[in-house]
This record gives sequence, C-alpha cells and structure tokens, in this order.
Amino acid sequence: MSIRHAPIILLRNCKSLNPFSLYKITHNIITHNTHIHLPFAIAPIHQSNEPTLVVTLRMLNRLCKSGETKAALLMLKDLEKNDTFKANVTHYNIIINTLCKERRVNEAVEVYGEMMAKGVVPDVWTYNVLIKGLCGLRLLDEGRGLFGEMVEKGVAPNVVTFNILVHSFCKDGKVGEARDWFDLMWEFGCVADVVSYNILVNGYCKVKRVDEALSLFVMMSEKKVVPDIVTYTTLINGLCQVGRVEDALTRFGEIRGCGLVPDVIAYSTLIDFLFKNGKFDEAVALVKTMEEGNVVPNIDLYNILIDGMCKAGKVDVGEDIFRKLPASGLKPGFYTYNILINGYCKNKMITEALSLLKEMCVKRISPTIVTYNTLINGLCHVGRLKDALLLFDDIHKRDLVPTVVTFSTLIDSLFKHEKFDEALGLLRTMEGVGLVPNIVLWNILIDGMCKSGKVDVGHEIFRGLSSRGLRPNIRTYNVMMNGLFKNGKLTDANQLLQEMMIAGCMPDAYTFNIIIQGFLRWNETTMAVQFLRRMLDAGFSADIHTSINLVNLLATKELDSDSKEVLKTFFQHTIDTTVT
DNA sequence: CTAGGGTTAG
Repeated sequence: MSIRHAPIILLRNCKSLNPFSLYKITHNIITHNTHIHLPFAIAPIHQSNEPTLVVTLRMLNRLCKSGETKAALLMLKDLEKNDTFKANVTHYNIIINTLCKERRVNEAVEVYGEMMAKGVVPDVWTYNVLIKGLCGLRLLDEGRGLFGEMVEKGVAPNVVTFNILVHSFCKDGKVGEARDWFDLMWEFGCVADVVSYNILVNGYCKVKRVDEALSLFVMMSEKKVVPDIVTYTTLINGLCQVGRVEDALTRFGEIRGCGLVPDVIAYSTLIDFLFKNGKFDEAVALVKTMEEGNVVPNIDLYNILIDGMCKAGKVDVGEDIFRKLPASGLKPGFYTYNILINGYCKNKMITEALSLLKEMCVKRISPTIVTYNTLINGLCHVGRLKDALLLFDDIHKRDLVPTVVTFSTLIDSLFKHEKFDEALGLLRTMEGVGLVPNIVLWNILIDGMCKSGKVDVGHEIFRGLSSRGLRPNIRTYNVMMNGLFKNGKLTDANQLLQEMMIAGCMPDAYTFNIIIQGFLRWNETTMAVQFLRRMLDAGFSADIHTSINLVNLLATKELDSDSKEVLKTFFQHTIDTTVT
C-alpha cells in the first residue's frame, strides 16, 4: 500500500468519527504527506463519486454546523493553498457565515479580504451575511457602508439584503430609517415579500405605532402579498402591547378564516399577555383550546405557563408543571430554572429559590448571571441584604461576570438601608470594571441622593444625563420630582413638570401622586386639588398615601366649595371602584 | 452548499 492510499483506507473504516476528527485526520495526513491533494483525501469520507466541489462544500458545512469552526478554517486554508482545486465563493460564504454567527465579525471581514486578494468574486450571499454580522454588533454605519460597497462593485442586492437592513434599523428603534430602506428596495428592482412586511410591521409594533403597522397590513393586501401566521402573531402582539386586547382577540379569530392555523407561538403570545394582565382563567382556557387543536406545547410555552402560574401566586402549580416536563420529553434548562426561581423570589419563598440553585448545580445546569441577579433581587426584596452580598461574592467563583443589573440591584438595596457610603463604593467598583451606568441605575442614584439629603447632587446628575447620551424616562422624572418636592423646591418641581411634558413624557399615576402629596406637604392645597382633578381626568387613581392625605385634608382644613366638589368626586370614585 | 420574520425570565 502506498502512502497515497493510506487516507482512503483509514477513513473508510471510521464512519463513526465526527467531522472534526475526520478532518483532523485528513488534515494531518495531508500536512505530513505534501504530495496528497486535499480533495483526494476528503472524497472517500463520503464514499461517493460526487464532484469534489460538492463534497468539499458539504464537508465545510458539516464542520461549521457541528461547531468545529477551527477545523473548517483549517480546511479553507488548505483549499486556498491548493493549486489543482480552487476555493469557490461558496466555500468562503460558509466560513464567513459561521464567523458572523459566532459574532467573530472581525475575522469574517478578514476572510472577505482574503477571498478578494485571491481573486474570488464575492456574491450577494457574501454581502448579506456580512451586513447581518455587522448590524448584529450594532455597527449599523458599517453595515450601510458595506451595502454601498456591494452596489459599487456591481453586486445587485436582493430582497434579503433589504430585509436584513430593515430589521437591523428596527431593532435599533430607528423605524423611520427602516422604512426608508423598505421603500428603497423597489429602486433596486426588488419587491417586498411577506418577510419584509413582517419585519416592518414588527418594527412599528415595537415602538407602539400600531396604527402604522395596521396600515402596512392593508398595504399588503393591495400589493397581493398574503399574510402568514407570523404576520398575525406580530400584529396580535403589537395590539396587546398597547392594550388593545379586543382587537388582538379579533385578529386571532381571523387566522383560521385565512386558511392559516395558529401555531404554538401564536398561542404563546396571547396566553402570555393574558397572564400578564391578570386574566388567569382566560389564559388557562386558551391553553385548553390549544391542546384541543392538537398544537403541541413546546418548552417556550411551558416557560410562559410556569411564569404565568407564579405571577398568579400559584407557584406550586408552576413547580408541578416544571416537574412534569420530562414526562413530555422536555428537559428544563437554565432558562426554565430562572423563571421558576424568579417565581419563588416574587412570592418571597427564598428558601425554595435557593434550593433550585443547588439543584441546578447538582444537575450540571450552569446558572447564568440572570440566575444570580434574580436571587440577589429576591433576597434584597425580603430585606436580606447581607445574604445578597454573600451571593454576589459567589458570582466570581462561578466564573460569571456581574452586570449593571447586578450592581443596580445591590446599590438600590444599600440606599434603601441608608448605607449611602457602601452604595457609592459599589458604584465606584462597578465603574472600575468598566461597566457604564444605564438610565435605570441613574434613576436609583438620583433617588438615593435625594433621600440622603443631597437633592442638589441628584439634580446635578439629572442635568448631566443628556451629556451622557441618555434620555430621562418617566421614572427619572418621577424620582427627581419626588426629591424636589420633599425638599421644598416647588419652583424647580413645577419647571420639571413643564420640561417632561415638552419632552413628550406624559405624567403617569406615580407622577400625579408625587405632585399631589408634594403640594399637600407644603400646604399648597389649591395646587394639590387642581392636580387631583387633572389626575382623575387622565383616568388615574390615588395611591394609599395620597388617599390618607386627602382624608386628612377634608377633616382638618377649611375648603372652598370647588375643592370640596373635587374631593367628593374622588371619594365617590374610590368607593365605586373598591366595591366593584 | 451558504443569507431574512413572530412569543418567555433579572
């Protein structure tokens, strides 16, 4: 037997080897026996007479699919070296795609450079994959740049190219630009398909512009693009998000009439929404309908069910579903554990939550940082700050990295325990490891500052937000307003209210309660009553503190008849809603 | 032999 035939015999006998081992062996033989050509060595793996091109493509693809990127890269290098067999654009595409999926976009771009240096001309697939990879890292400008480059090089974009771009801009919250890309495709001879519409419909829904989503739905029928189950699920989700449940249910009912069948995700969307809005019975009824329709629940639906049970205070039912998963051939992963742990925490059953953490470790399911964040939050919530800090120390031992959420939770709790110095110390630690506070943490900090008697520092932080590229949200305004009122800075508080309205941030129930209590505290009865009226008009109700203050007001103060009238309406309204 | 869309936890 000549050395030339060695690989053939070797590989014929090792069908059970995985692609990596096969290629490793092939690769080793080739590197040590330079006279053997790569295709010659690989072909026998498949014991077929297929053309070498197809064989090598399959080989590469199998390596990538089984997570053996290293071996795949090795193989590509060999293909590049080979002079009797030239690497084809698809070889490169497979590699570039894999690297992009692994978020190794830098390397993908390098391979792109290499292929051009080798004179291999990139095609539309190459660009689509790279644009998607870049946009996935939120490098939208680079993605846009690559689009320009492909056009310049004469590679025509297709509908997929535009879908990737529309989707990327939607994900970044830039629906306007997404719409521009959507409209642009016709100028390149492309026509939007059902996927294009679904992406944009979802984009509009995610920023709560549901009416524009609905008008796209109309546009679809004008353009004779038939909606599919994804279109319906997207719309239903959007309608739910803006509280239009009735419309959502109507759409759900339309599905079958279009010759479509609701799938698990369609059901999941509605079921989850029903649970989140306290419509427990309706949610359970829909699960039954689903099962009767022979739609098989998957792990995601079970996660939603477990979460829903926990949110309804029925953790034991949640645990029951959890324990019965293996019977349905499903095994809970860290995600499911996190949900159940969260359920126990929200129901203040910390012992059970902690024992689930132990169980994960025993079953070799690695907890994630979310697991720890959930437990730390749960411990803080029941006042066990010390234990929360102990758990915080465990994070490093598990090779996990704390996130801004981890720090925020602890800092918030430290502030609530009036441990101001420790809170600020932890903030410094956080910044020391290169984490940047987000708006949620700034809200906590502003609140903490105000409550430790440093309103001015809080106000300063607030003023500095825009220079950090952050926009105050409703909570930011609320904590700031609360701080200003509590410290008697009524003028500033008033000004802040104007500011938030101009910024398009509408006061919510919290805002009104803060304002009313704030004015009452400083005996500004007229203002308080004025805002009470505005609150009632806006459809919000008073919280318990505000209500008590208003009762006291009625009992102790001389009031003009107008004010009395407002208070009367308020109490009547409260009684009505309490009785029903 | 490669590219695009809908649901869930802190």
